[in-house]
Amino acid sequence: MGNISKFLNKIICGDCIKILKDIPDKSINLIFADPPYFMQTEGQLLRTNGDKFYGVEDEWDKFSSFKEYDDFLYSWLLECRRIMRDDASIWVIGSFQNIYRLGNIMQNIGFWILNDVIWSKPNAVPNFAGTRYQNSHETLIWCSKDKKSKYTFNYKTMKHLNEDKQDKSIWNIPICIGNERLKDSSGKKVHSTQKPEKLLYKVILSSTKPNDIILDPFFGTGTTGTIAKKLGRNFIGIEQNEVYIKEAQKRIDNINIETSDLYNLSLEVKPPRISLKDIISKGYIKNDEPFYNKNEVYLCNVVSNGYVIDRISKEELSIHKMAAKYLNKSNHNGWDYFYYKKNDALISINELRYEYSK
Amino acid sequence: MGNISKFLNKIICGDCIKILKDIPDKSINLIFADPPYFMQTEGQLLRTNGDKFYGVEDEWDKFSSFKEYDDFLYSWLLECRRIMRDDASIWVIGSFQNIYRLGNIMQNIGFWILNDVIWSKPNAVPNFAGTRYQNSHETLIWCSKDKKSKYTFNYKTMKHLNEDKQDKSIWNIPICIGNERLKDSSGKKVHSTQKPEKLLYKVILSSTKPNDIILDPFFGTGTTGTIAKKLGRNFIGIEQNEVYIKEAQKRIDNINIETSDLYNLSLEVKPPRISLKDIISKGYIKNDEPFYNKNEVYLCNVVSNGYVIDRISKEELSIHKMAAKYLNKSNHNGWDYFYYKKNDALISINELRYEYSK
DNA sequence: CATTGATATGAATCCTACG
DNA sequence: ACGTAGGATTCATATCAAT
Repeated sequence: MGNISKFLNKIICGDCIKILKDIPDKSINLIFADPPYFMQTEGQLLRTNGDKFYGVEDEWDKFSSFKEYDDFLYSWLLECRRIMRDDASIWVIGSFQNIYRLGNIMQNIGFWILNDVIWSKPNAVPNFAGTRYQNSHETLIWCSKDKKSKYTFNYKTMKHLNEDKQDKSIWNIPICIGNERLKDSSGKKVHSTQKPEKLLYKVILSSTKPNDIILDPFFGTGTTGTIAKKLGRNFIGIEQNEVYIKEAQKRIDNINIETSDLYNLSLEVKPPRISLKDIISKGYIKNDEPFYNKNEVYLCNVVSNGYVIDRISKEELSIHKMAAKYLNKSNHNGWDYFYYKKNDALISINELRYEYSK
Repeated sequence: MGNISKFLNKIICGDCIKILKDIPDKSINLIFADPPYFMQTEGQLLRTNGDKFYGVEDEWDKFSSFKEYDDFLYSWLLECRRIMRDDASIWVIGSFQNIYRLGNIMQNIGFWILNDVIWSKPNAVPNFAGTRYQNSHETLIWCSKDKKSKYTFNYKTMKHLNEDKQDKSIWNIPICIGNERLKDSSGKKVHSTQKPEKLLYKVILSSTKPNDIILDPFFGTGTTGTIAKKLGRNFIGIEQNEVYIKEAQKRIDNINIETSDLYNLSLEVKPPRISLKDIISKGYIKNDEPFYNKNEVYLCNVVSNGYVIDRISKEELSIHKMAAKYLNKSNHNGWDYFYYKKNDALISINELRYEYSK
C-alpha cells in the first residue's frame, strides 16, 4: 500500500489481481473493465464465401468452466470494490456469453446497478449461417458501490450531447474500424477487441469529473487512457501483454489535448442555493414587489419572510408551491415561473439568484 | 402426470410451480416466461414496470434476499427444463433488476443461450429525477435446452419480415398502449405490464412451428395465448390472479383467426434433398450432358456417378466443389450455379430437384 | 476529381443428414 | 458417437481500383 500518485497516468505491466492489491483503499473515482468474455467457440467459423472468420482466438480468453471464470471475476471485482472511493462507480462490458456471470457476481458482492446500457452496433458481424438473430449489441453494467452510496452522473452534459433529450440506455455506436483501429506493420489488427472511442467518451464524460482517477484493469490498447487524457481525467492502466502496452503508450503520448473539443465542456454548473428571503434582505428585491407570469399577468406579491401572497385569495406559499398552484400541478420550480418588472421590462426572478451569488 | 392434451389451450389457475409439476416430461415446444421480480427498494415482488405481483397470500412478498429470489427462479426453471422437448427452446424477459439472476441461473442449470434480445422501447417512461440514463429497454434471453440440442429458428420468415435483411438482436417495439391495452370498466389498465403483441409475434413466429405447444407460466392477461392462437399454435397458460384469467379468456375467445395474415406464411420450405445421381438414374438428365454457367459458357459435363467433369482439365468433382472452383472460392452451392440446355433454352439445374420430387 | 464497383473484415457460443 | 459429404448462408463500412 502506498500513495496513489505514483500510479497516475501509467500503464502497469502484470497480473491484474496482483497489481490491484497494491492500489490503496478508496482511492479511485471510476473503474472501467472490459474483461475476457469467455467465448465458448469450437472449431472454426467460415464466411459465406468459405474464407475463415478470425474472431477471438487469444489465450487470454480461455477458461475451463463457468466455475473457473466466476472465480476469476470474483477476485478482481472484490479488489475493485475495495479501491473504489465511496462515491465511485464502476462500468463493466460484456456480451451474452459472460454478462450474466458478471451482473450476478456484481450484485452478490454488493454493487448497486444504476443502469444496464446496450451498445447497439449498426455494423456488427452478421450471422453467416442464418441460425439465430444477428448478435448486434454488447451490454454495459454501471454500478455504484452500494445501494445508498453517491455517484457522479453529469445529466445535463449527456442531455446536451443528445440533442437536448434525456440520454437513453441504448447507445448506437459503430464498432471500431478504419483509422481508429490500431494495426501493426503488416496491417493486422493489434487487438482483437479494441473498443470505439465514442463508447469511452460517453462512459467517462457521464460518470466522472475533471481530474478524477479512472482505473482500467484490462487496459488492452488503451482506449480508456486515451479518452481519460482527452477529457482531462487521470488514468491507471493494468495490462499483461507488452505488445498492447507499447501500442497504448504510443497512442496516449500522441494525444494533443488542445484539439479535443470536449475538454472544456462544463454544463454541470448548478444554480446557487439561495433563498428568496436572502435576496430580499440584501435589497435585491423589495418587500411587496409584484410578481408576474411570463405573459405579464400580475399574480402575487413578495412577503418579507420569502413567501409570496396571492393577489386575490391572500394565501401565502413558497414560490414553488404557488407556481404549482397556478399551473394546477403538485410541484413546480418557482424560479423559472415568476417574473418581476424593472423599468417596465419583465425579468425572470431566476436572474436574481445568479446576481446575488456573484 | 398424464397426457398433455387436457392442458391444451387452457388457462390453469394456481401456483406456477405446483402446476408445472403436473405437466408431463418433454411435452412442450416453447416456453415464454415473464416472471415477477424482487425490487429491493420496495421490499416487494414486482413485475417489470412496478406492478405488484399477487402471490399465494404473502408468500411471494417475502423475498428478503437474492437467495430467496434465486431459489424461486431455480424452482420453476428446473420444472420448465423437464417439460421441454429436447428440441424445445425457452424465452424469458426481465429488466436489470432481475435479468442477471435469471441469465446466471439458466446457464447454471444447463440451458444454452442462443441470443439475448433487447426490446428497445421508443416510448419508455423517462427518468424524472435526471439521476441516470433513461431505462429504455428490457432484455429477453433465448435458450435451447442444452449446448448440443436442436431448436427451431424460422430464419427466412424473420428475414422476410425485416425488409429482407437478417433480423437483429435489438427489436424496436413501442410499449403496449391504445386499443391494444386492456382496460377495466372504469378505464384503468387491467395489468400494468401488459406486453405488446408485436413482441410475442416475433418470439412465437421465430421459434415455433404451426401446431406447436407454447407454455407461459406467468400468463397475466394472456398476450402469449392470444398470439399463439392467431398464429395457429397451441398454448398452455398458468396464472394465479383470477381477474387476469378472466380478461385473458375473454381476449382469447374474441380472436378471429381469419384476420391474421401471418397465419399461412410458410417460407421455411427447404429444397428436396436429392442427389444429382438420383436425377440421372431416373433419366431426368442424361450422362455426359453439358453444363453451363448463367452466361451460357460451357464448362463441364455430367458423369453417371453424379459428379461433373471439367471440359478441359478432365477433373471430376461434385457440382458444389466444381462451382466453387470456377468461382475461386472454397465452396458454393452447385444447384444455383449450373445450367443445362433444353431446346436451346438455358435452364437452372435447380429446377430438376423440384421436378424430380413432385 | 467525382463516381462506381469490387474486395476486405469485425468479441461468433454459426449445419445436418446419413452411414 | 463420430466422421464425412452434401449443401445452405452475410451486413455495414472502409479501402482501393477502375472508370
